[in-house]
Amino acid sequence: MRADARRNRDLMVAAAAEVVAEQGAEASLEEIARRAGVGSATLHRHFGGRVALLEAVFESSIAGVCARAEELRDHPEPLRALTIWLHGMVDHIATVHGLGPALVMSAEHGSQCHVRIRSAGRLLLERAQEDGSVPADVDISDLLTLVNGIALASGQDAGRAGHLLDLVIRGIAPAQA
Amino acid sequence: MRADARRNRDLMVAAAAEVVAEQGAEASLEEIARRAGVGSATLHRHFGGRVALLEAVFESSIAGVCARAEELRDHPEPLRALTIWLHGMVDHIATVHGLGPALVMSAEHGSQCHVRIRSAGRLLLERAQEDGSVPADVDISDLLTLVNGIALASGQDAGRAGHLLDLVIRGIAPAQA
DNA sequence: AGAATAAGTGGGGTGGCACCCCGGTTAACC
DNA sequence: GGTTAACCGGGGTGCCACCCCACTTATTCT
Repeated sequence: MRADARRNRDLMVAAAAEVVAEQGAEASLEEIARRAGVGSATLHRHFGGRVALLEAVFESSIAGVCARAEELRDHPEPLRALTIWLHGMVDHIATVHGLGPALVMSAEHGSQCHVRIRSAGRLLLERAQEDGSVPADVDISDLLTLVNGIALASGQDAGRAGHLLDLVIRGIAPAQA
Repeated sequence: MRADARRNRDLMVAAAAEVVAEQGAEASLEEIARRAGVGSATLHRHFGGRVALLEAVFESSIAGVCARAEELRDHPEPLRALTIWLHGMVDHIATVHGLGPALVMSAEHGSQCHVRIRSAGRLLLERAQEDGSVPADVDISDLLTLVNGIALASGQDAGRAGHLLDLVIRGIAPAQA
């Protein structure tokens, strides 16, 4: 990759992060290109579509979520670890403007970052299931779909999203309070 | 209302129902006007925006959901009545193309039809709470938000949506299976 | 250093969209 | 049949995603 192309890519991702934080995931691509100081053709050539751009923007966010799952892997109480992680997800999605819709698009688009989050979560869920805290008929796609749904449907209200997640967890772990 | 205006209104709602069934709630308003055989200005003058048009399209759908709640009001097992109704909702939203997003828009827009569904559901929820089947800290907004989230996140897959709703209900009624 | 070349760029075009103005039309009422 | 107020839709505005192609520039080779 040529040096100028690399530089432009970084400019565009930075501008996109800024604009998406202000206006959400539906922000105008032209506005992003404008703010990055490049032609809109350049943006389209680099990313091909909105989804790829959003993935680049939220790359580090997603890496963070996966890292957090890794840290929780050896927690002594698997159900608690899963709960903490899911709360972290919901909170993060509700807080970071544009992330929720971006994850949905990326899931619909069958993209990489969704796979990464799935594997991260599956680890925690399976440990909680081996331990008997969570019934075997729950799978990680169910959980993430519910998390997506909750975060999307709660708008930017992280408190409400957390409350809804508590309701769902009560159901997933009927043996516990 | 003048007769020609009334006739055009009906044409537009019928065309909208058709196009939305094919293309979903984001269908082009121009395409709807085109298929109704009216100018796009006429459509905008009548409905002012997408939300009002969608509400007109799904009017009977929503009336049906409310009527169903009314029928279930005197069911001998309040929790069962609530469960049946929620399953009906999720199923209906998953089956009728465009209805899910339309309800979300309408909720964001603070519109009438959301209020009607809320009141219908509240009746069933409150009866289940008086009866002790559902904890008092659940409210009808929580439930409908979850139903929305589930239906949205499951796409058109009614089976999946039903499964997710079962998970949620298990949590809402921890005393029962 | 300078030439050759492959990679990268963005002005400007296309087609589509929501939304609106206003001159012409028509239903409704006398 | 005439008056009037309601209604209509062609065509305009400004925005958007996405793309073509003549031009520029980083890189590489000698």
